[in-house]
Amino acid sequence: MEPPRDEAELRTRLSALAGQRLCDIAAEHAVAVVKSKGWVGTLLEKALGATGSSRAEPDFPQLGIELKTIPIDERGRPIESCFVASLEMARFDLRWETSAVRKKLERVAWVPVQASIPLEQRRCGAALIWSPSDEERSALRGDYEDIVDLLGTGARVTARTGTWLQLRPKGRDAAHLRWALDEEGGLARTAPRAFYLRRTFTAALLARNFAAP
DNA sequence: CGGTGATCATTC
DNA sequence: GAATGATCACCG
Repeated sequence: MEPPRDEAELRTRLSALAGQRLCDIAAEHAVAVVKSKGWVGTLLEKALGATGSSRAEPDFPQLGIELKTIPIDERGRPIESCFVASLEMARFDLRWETSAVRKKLERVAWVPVQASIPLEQRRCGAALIWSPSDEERSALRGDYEDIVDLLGTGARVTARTGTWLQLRPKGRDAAHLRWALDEEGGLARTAPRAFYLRRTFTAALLARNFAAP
């Protein structure tokens, strides 16, 4: 599948997926149905023509749009938080303006997908192509800067920091250490971590845009 | 092998 | 139950 040429084409493709069962989407694209982490996201990337998944840039680079699936329960509420971007600890410059978090959240195609039922029965929901409001932008920026500032002091940052954005482990395992800059600009070994959106954020997002009757 | 796709398991 | 901290498969 070629990447969509513009946002309208992406919307058309998203509409076509809405209501479809994952197993039918998989069959159309010759993808085996396997229960494994990341399978849903990778399937929808393929079905929508997103660029290969292992790059630190939006899934649709020409459109500047990031694709995010949201696993939802029977009441339509997210059951998990949402990975946004890895923390680039090997950089001196962790300003919000140039951050991957900001770039990825500037425009997102959110696709709710059923999650609390057997994999074969799960259906894809109606997508929402979204950009943060001014309030959301400044709140996300605040969280990001709080976290980065704490890191700059050399403090231990847990997932408790941040209203909507949080920092959590992300990697092969806790023993998988990488080089990073410490608070004095020296090199230090650290486990990789990443920014996630809390469920409260995506829950409010879905509630606002898919108001329950 | 590292980053992205996430979900799993333990703790609170 | 919900959140935190940990982990897994896939892709290039």
